[in-house]
Amino acid sequence: MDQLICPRFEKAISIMNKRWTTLIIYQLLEGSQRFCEIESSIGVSGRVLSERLKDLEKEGIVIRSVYDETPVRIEYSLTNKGESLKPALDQIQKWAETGLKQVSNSP
Amino acid sequence: MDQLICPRFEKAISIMNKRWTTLIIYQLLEGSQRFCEIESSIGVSGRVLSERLKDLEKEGIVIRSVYDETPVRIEYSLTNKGESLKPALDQIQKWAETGLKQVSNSP
DNA sequence: TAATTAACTTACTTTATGTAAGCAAGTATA
DNA sequence: TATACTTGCTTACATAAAGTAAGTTAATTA
Repeated sequence: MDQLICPRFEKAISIMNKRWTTLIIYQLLEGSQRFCEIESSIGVSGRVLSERLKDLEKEGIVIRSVYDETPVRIEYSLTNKGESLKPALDQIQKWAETGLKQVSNSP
Repeated sequence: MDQLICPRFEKAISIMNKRWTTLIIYQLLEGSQRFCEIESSIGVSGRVLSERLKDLEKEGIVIRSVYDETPVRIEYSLTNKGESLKPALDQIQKWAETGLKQVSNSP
């Protein structure tokens, strides 16, 4: 009697629901960033950030670009698929600014 | 050099990002449900469901209603604050149906 | 009377995350 | 030239969160 929920929604949630994922994408919506920039801006540990970026690359949401300068520069940015999450994150932001404030415990 | 991210967004994410929370809310958007209904529809363990429902009550997102019948019936439903998350979840659903399919690794 | 259900809780195991140190390659500083 | 520092990681270990399974209470059905 399991799995009555929409499997695509579940898949979307399984991606977004991993700790830090949404904040990483939110940061990258501002433009491409380097590893240490993401790390310090959202406060995620390097260990987990490294893991998440790999996951997001596999999902086709993030791309890792290596610029062959000296020293080498590595930047992470969103693919189209990644950018297409913007409306969803915008709505969460909207809720953060309005709905979140509500105190009403009325049904 | 931490915390450059919008604190309200972070708060919203800290609620939604906990495992199962979004799926619980998604289920309750369909109407009020009993403990075991939520449990079996999304596949969360009772231990964690119990924990999450308490958290969501504290956040003013969910209400627990006790109907004094025999046997007693307990139902969980969304408050206005909880319902106000619908647009955000709708956008995630939209992404699940369109953006998620994209395979393009183009920037 | 025995078995079953709802709504949990408790004890224990497994998985995820955090912390801190280490590493390679290059840069800047004394 | 030696020392320290930076970036982008990885590794090893500690702690927190989630899963699993059994137990509890009160009432119900077979």
